[in-house]
Amino acid sequence: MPRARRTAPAAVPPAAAGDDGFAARLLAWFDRHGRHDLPWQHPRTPYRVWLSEVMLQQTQVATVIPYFERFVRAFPDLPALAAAPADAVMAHWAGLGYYSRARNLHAAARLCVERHGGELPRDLEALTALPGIGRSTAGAILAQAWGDRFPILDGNVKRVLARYHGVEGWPGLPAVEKRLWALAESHLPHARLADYTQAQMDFGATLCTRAQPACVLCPLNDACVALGAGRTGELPAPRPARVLPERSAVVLLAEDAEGRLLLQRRPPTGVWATLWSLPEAEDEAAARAWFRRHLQGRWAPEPLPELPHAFSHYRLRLRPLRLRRVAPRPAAGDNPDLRWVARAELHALALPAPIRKLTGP
DNA sequence: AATACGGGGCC
DNA sequence: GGCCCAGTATT
Repeated sequence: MPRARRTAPAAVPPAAAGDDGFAARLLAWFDRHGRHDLPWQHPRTPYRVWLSEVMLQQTQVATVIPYFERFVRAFPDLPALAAAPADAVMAHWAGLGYYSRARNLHAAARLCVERHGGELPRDLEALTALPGIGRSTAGAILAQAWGDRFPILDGNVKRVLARYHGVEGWPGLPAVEKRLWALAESHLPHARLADYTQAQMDFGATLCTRAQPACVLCPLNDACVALGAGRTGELPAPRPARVLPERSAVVLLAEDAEGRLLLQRRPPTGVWATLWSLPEAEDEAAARAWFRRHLQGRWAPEPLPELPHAFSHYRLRLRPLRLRRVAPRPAAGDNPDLRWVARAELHALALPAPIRKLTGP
């Protein structure tokens, strides 16, 4: 990758009507300072671009990279993913969060085998018709994988455009988002769409950051409305504050005589849907009732330290109770949502992150 | 239009 | 401890 130069970016003449050189400056910046060695760039296949885009939804690059590497090792291409069991897919997503992404990814892979010959369609409508692919992800796939001329509008682009154009209002508001989409379209270059798309994301993630943007080094600093007004700290407008509800739950760490752990599959909707977790109850009384219905042995719960966990939309206090030397009731033995798992097998299962902390690796 | 949906990074 | 992040689906 070329070394950073000390000179100011050369003035770029407008490339087309309505264009102030935004894209050209961003591309020039990208050539020197962008990221060119991300795992999904080598090789940059549609499948790998798609997978990376979905993993990167609401998730930062550094978090995604190890998950991406493991995932493509297990499922190297789209047909392999489509053919995989759902539990295996979920196990490779466990810990990354927003698990509907993984379920949608899997379903979309199977739909591609049905509808599109086992490949991702090169078509905006067909892409957004697949579960888990919205307008921005579809645009990113088309631009990154094929160089097609479509805009994206992720958190980075929203922040950059809100500052550059001085767009007021929280970007989550539909009216503001509509304006930002129009601006994103207006800046679209006519060539190098894959690089341009990557450039916007690298620019937002490394230079035009949320806190402390590096405006001194910015190739757009002479035309940025927010910088000119000294308002980079105020744009984009923050999401309206909200009070997070608090909930608590009792989870059972039930072991049988061999030290195997009892897991329960989560229901198909709600948080951690379809993941394996610990038996959960609202409080200790409900936990005891659950114990008497499903297990036999002594009800002698040992409280373990509480585990606080924060979601985007509420706070959860997990109160673990440990039970030793319990056994299933004979009638409960055929429940497919319950299984006894040796500690050594836990790593292969899709467990929510806080439950993983509780049970160990 | 508002809410559900994870987990981690950063100040 | 609060805010945000390479958003989408559902209601």
